[in-house]
Amino acid sequence: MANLQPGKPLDMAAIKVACANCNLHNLCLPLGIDTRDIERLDDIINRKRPLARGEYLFQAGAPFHAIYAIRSGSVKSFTATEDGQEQVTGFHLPGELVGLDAISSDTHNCSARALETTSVCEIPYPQLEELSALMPSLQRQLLRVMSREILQDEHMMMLLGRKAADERLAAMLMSMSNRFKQRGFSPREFHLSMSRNDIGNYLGLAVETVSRLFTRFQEDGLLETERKHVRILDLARLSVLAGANRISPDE
Amino acid sequence: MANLQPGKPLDMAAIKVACANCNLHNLCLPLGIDTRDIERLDDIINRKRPLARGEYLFQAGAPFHAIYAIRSGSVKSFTATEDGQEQVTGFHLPGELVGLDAISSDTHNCSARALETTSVCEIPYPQLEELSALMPSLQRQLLRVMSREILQDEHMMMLLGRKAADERLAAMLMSMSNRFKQRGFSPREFHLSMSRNDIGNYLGLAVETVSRLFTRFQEDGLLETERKHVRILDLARLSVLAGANRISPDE
DNA sequence: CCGCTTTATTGACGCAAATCATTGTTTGTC
DNA sequence: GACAAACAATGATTTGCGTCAATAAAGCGG
Repeated sequence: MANLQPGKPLDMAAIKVACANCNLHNLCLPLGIDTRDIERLDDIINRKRPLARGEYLFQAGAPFHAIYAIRSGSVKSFTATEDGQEQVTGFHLPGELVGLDAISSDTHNCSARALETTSVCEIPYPQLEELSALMPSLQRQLLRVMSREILQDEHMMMLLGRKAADERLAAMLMSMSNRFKQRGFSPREFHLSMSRNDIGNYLGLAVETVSRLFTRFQEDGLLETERKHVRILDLARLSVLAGANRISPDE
Repeated sequence: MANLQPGKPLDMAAIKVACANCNLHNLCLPLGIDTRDIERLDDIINRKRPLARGEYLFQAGAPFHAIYAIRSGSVKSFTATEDGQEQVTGFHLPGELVGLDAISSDTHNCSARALETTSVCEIPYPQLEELSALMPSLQRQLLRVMSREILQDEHMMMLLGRKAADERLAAMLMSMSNRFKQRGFSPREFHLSMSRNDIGNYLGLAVETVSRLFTRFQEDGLLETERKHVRILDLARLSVLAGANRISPDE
């Protein structure tokens, strides 16, 4: 974000974009960093103009120079398979970081596109690395965020490897629900910014299967959908389905 | 590894276990770190007695206090699903780090077991974090290794989400082949230390499917197997299958 | 060396989900 | 406001892979 000058407390634009004033800062990189140090982090962050739906945050193959934190809106990241099809690797909500997989290769391996009007904070990586060496709390948080990403990916591997279609969709919906809740929104009613196609792609399912599952969930009284708007009626049951064992089909 | 005392150059045990003398050090954490600093890294590393096949390196739920580098042998890591079944999340060869997913939660989320007689280097995490703050090159490499892990997991997600059974096994074999090659072994002939069960579990396939695929690959002249010993006959074709497009089934 | 357990291979069968096909609905553009 | 393009829903059909079952081979402890 733009530099926050302590001498200009009335500059709304500057205030709004400072990490210290961002209501996401305990979900994001500044977590666990004290106020003085957050300002130093602020200083290296660039605020970009909002992206329109469909715009690229970065594209696969581009040289890597920054990671991005979502401030508002949402983003999908995806790689291309060898045969040119895309594979969605994640959906990112405000407070989440995108581009961490590019650190090792100095090149973006996946692309990221805005799913709706989205604003992001650009964090130049060389400077982040440098600052991390000076601020143990930042280094610590950066490593934690990356570790969490690994954990989530492992969770996803389990989902794709072992779970049935309905369990996958339920898990995805529960994940969204929990993340919206974390961000102060309703866990029972929200807007899915991605298409059914993206959902299917992400979950390793055909679009048709996703569509059918939404209608089945609705028939079963689990939820109601109106296009991309979802209202969960039975959060408990959905949660069970998401982490369900398939032990007793005898009832 | 045990502290290497400069005054005792004839202490073979001490020499052998020092990072500086380890032939894996350009695959492992010391990559890109100069000789002087490697010694400081050495100082915090503990060398453990070799683990027998089946022994746990750590178990899920245990408090996290160290990450591990494989020195020799191999390890599988796995989580338990809600219904108590296990899901293999990775196989680890010498030079690779295990336990990175525990950093964010202070608790091991997955277990790691030796697939054969295995020796590892234990790297206490608090000290590693501390040292990283002092050594930019170490911090840099640690972040790179974690980023690479994220990248690999994304690759795995694509495998599980989009690829057919034969492509998955081919990709897994190619991965092993490449990793053996990196370590100075033959890329065409190697020993798979894990069971068919583990392979199937890892790839999201039934054991029977893995078995059938091995026989099919053999019939197709791609490879020869004798139990766990694999000899790849047509590396090129296997590689194509691993990253294959499914465009032209018309031949 | 012999039974016992674990692991691997192979076959028959069924089902969950992919694919194909059609229609309806929404969104964006000129 | 009309048209095209993208998206969503639903039915019909096919198929890849999981499940079940049986046998064989290998590893292991006494």
